Amino acid sequence: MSKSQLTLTPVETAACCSPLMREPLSADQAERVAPLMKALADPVRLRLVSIVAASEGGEACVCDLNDAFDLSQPTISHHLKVLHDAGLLDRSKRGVWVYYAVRRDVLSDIAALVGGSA
Amino acid sequence: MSKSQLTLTPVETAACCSPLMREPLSADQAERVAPLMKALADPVRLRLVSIVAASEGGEACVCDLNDAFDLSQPTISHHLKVLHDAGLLDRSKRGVWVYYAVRRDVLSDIAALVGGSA
DNA sequence: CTCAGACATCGACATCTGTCAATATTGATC
DNA sequence: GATCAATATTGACAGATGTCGATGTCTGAG
Repeated sequence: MSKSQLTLTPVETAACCSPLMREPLSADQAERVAPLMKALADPVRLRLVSIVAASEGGEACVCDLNDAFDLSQPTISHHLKVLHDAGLLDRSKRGVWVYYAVRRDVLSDIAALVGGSA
Repeated sequence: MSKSQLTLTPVETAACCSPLMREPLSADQAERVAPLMKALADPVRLRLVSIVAASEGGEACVCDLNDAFDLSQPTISHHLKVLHDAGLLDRSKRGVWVYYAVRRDVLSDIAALVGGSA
């Protein structure tokens, strides 16, 4: 069902071309971009991204993120995994703590695709 | 930039403020923005939006949209309803045909929120 | 080595979502 | 009015998703 060896990551795809307004997305393009949008299409994950992005140094410890929500630790961990798997968050372990950082280039790519240059 | 009272629609919320990078979204803000992202977070709907946006006059007839996919007519109708309910597509009936048009301002707002000014 | 804390993974569950076939609704035409 | 074509709505169903409690894994401290 999938193409042979398309080396384009979702990021690159989103980065490359059509601002969604100019020319129709191909089915393949849509299939690659949708997961990125899906990862963002949740209130908790939106807040997670914004908290991380707005944090000092552009990164935040999981311990802090847990405290910001009224949700269980596994649930937060799950959302962070979704964002990380989608390529929206970078993950780095320092000692016992894990820090997540927003990949601003990916967010910019999404924005460019959705909003065009409008 | 100025804010009115309290009855913020998702659109207005997305339009108004924090580019997601500067300051954390409130729970309320996130709850209002997420549905917009959710509506876009599907390959079929992404393609629908792009097809409509790229069409002559910025609008497209449902009959054309049906032909562009290998999906049943009710399924396309359902996706169009999701996009319309989210406020991403305008709907106008002319005779027997129904035309959908992209609300570019809404897309721009989403883009501004996600991508900030980066 | 053992222990405690930070985070991830697992298993289960209720809810949401995408899809279709069948049917209803609406408008133009005969 | 009867009929046909274009869309929408309904009902059903499989699969995805968000959440939790329980448990596993790693790492630093003692």
